[in-house]
Amino acid sequence: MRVATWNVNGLRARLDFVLHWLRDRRPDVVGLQELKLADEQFPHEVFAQEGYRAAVHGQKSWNGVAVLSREEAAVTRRGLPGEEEFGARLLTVDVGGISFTTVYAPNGKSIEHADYPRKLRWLESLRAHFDSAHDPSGPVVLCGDFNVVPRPIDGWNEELHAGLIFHSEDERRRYRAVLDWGFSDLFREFYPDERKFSWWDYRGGAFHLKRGLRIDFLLGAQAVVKRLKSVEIDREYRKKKAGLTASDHAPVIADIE
DNA sequence: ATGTCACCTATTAGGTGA
Repeated sequence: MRVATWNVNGLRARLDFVLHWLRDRRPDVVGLQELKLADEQFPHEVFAQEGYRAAVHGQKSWNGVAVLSREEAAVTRRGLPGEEEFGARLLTVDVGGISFTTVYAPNGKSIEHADYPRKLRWLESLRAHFDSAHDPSGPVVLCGDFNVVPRPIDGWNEELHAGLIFHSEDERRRYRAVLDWGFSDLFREFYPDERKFSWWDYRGGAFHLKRGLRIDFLLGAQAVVKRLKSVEIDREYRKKKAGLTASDHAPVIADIE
């Protein structure tokens, strides 16, 4: 089973690009973030023509998450309990024998902004939700855009950014608490020390200058890690394709037995 | 060069969020 996560930065603007990627990479289950559309605007019929069903938790203009799957998926949760007013940011389905959750964590904007303590609380709520709703001994995947740089190696310039948004110890501690529920970062299972990124700012030629961050993760419980065959950050799809504009995030893909 | 992009409302231009 091929699973993936991708912040598409607007599904209406990215639809043709996403279809190009689906035909090329042929994933079985995909968590999408930043749909930036309401549920009724989701193009179900376009994905159906490609062989994918979609479970959607959207909202007008901003945020929004979905799960595409070849097999039928049963939605078990829409929205992070207690945090629904912070936007449509969590969706869980049962599909192909696994519990698959995709999230779009709050950005936080800056450590001085009012969104920052709300971001910290959102991450605490995410851990608490897994404590109450999921079993760490089961086949569980949690993926998405976490908007946290876990360690200095996951960013292009820790000296410049240490203590700032995405790089603060308070964010890192709460992200680690999510991992400590029973998850492994699947990318790090294969590449413990590599400096690879999943997001590059659109501005200033950041992609070309290799100035990125690794903030998009596929996390798996041990039952998933045991079946893991490969993991890659699909940076080819951070580049323009066939004249289409890319998201500022690359997909992350894993193959599971 | 905060040099881009996507969304909105809406006086095809400016504001917001990332």
